[in-house]
Amino acid sequence: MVSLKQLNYAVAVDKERHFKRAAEMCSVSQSALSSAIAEMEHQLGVQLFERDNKRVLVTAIGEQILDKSREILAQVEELLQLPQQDQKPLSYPMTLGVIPTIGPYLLPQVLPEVRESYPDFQLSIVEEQSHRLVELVRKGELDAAIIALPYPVEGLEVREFWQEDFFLVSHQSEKIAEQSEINAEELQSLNLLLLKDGHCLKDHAMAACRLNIQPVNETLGHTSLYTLIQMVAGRMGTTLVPEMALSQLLSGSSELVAIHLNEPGPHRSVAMISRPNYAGRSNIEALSSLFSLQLQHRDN
Amino acid sequence: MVSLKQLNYAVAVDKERHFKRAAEMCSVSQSALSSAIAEMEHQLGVQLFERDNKRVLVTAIGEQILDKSREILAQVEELLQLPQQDQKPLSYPMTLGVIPTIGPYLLPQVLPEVRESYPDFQLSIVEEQSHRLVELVRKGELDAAIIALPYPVEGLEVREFWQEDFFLVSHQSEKIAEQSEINAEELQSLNLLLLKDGHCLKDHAMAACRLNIQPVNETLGHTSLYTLIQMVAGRMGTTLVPEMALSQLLSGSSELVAIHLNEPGPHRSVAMISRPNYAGRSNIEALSSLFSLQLQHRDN
DNA sequence: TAAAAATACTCCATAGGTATTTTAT
DNA sequence: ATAAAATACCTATGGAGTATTTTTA
Repeated sequence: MVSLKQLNYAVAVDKERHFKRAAEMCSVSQSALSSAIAEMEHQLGVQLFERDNKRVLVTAIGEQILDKSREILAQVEELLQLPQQDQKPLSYPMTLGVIPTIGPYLLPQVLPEVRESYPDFQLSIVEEQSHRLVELVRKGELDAAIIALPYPVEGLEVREFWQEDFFLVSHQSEKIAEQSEINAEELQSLNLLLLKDGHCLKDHAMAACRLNIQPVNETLGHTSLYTLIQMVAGRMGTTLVPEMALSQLLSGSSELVAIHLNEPGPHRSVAMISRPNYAGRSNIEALSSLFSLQLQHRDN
Repeated sequence: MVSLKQLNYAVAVDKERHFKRAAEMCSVSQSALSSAIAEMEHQLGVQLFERDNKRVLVTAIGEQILDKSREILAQVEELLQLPQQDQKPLSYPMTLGVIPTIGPYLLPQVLPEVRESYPDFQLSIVEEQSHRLVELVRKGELDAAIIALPYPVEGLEVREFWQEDFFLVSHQSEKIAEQSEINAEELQSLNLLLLKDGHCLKDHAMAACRLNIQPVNETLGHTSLYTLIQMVAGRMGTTLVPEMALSQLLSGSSELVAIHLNEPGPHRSVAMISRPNYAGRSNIEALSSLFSLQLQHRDN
């Protein structure tokens, strides 16, 4: 098999039309270059150069082979450049998973900043529930995912970048709406609407209020936090909403109030998960710290 | 510097997603492949594969590098193919010189056959006088040239492929026109028109008839054999014409006759010259033997 | 004779092999 | 416990150097 070194040597000879000078250009001895060219000619079965003690000419087939060689060497140069470009963070596409109770609230707050800081960064978002995201990250179909903890993620690397509490959202006409805080016990008397099983938000909410009652909307099909809020606005009950979703969910209806759940927290934390030997660790760090900063400063 | 072997190995790992199988595909041990990949990753400064004991995943940057690698390897394959195509004769372009007293008479007789036998062969023709052709061949600007011998061509490879005699061409009204042969001495009395100095045909003609008189048209500028024939047709004298040019030059005017010069010959021979270490020797042989055959069979 | 490439010979770096260890499931 | 990759260690090939010879203008 022909080698890149040989191609390099041949191109140098073509450029210099002189073995000795070509050898100097390649920082090798004349003998090394000479035998390398000879070996290459032997391997290819054709003569590349016509040479005597005065001149070096290129054969017709040699011309073709040298053209191809230059092309190849240029491509190798390009290949060697690829890692350089990779050094700057977020320089190549990533696919990021996110759960439905985080995505719609976190991403609008952070993606504009990502876009501004790294205009060329291509980020694909996949929205799935936690168990599916964990599976996809494990399989390597996702580079990383954002889920809410606690959640079983054995064997994956976890970067928490946000903690938050839950707030009870109720209609202002409810009696409870006058309180500024609420304790877990008081929830018992309320008509609490939560998401279906499978959504970790339900588990976290129930854990936060040390609850094991069945919430009332269990028979509903696929539901979103937004739908629940619409139901609350329609006075069909109350619901628990994580802090990051509050402002967005309440911005529409001024009749709703949010009451802090007065239980020791944080009630859930938000984390980026990835495979432990994922190569783009620096990207994950860049992204999660950027997310963290944006969340902290979003009130500004 | 990264090597083609490394690229090969990396592409194999990408294909198999398994180091052991990739190693088998490359006919090396798992250890060899493993350390080659590790070395490559180290040289490039990036991780290509994310691997544990169960799976091999490709990193984002690895994907880019592998794409480029495949491209490079494909080009190397193309490079290796080039010499194969070169094996068939006359497969790449040649530049051939030819003197003016051969070109217009030889080439129309042989080029159609060349074109038919090797439709893809690209041949450039340069028409110059012998001394210039020899210089161009020596410099490597011509692959070969066709000249008439004898001529000083020290250091060049010579392939004679045709010998011929001279014929005196005269108007049928001349007394000499009744002879079927003519001796050198008889030329003394004729008004002999020859080409200017520089054309070897003049030297060969004069040598053939052991002549050292100055022919009459010495003051004419750039002249061709065709012009001389026109002058002969105009009864301005006679001239000597090599055999290969006869039929073509006489075809126009039926008033001209050709008389064989009855001197020991051959009076000139036609040869292909090239540099001794010219790589396309087989092409020269193919061309000159084809020319030779065509000339011998042209009467058929 | 001089200039350049080819060759002879030696040495060392490294690619590759075998056997073993580490690692993660 | 198993399967896979990494590693340790050894060997041999071939790439590169120095010095010399060959070639040809």
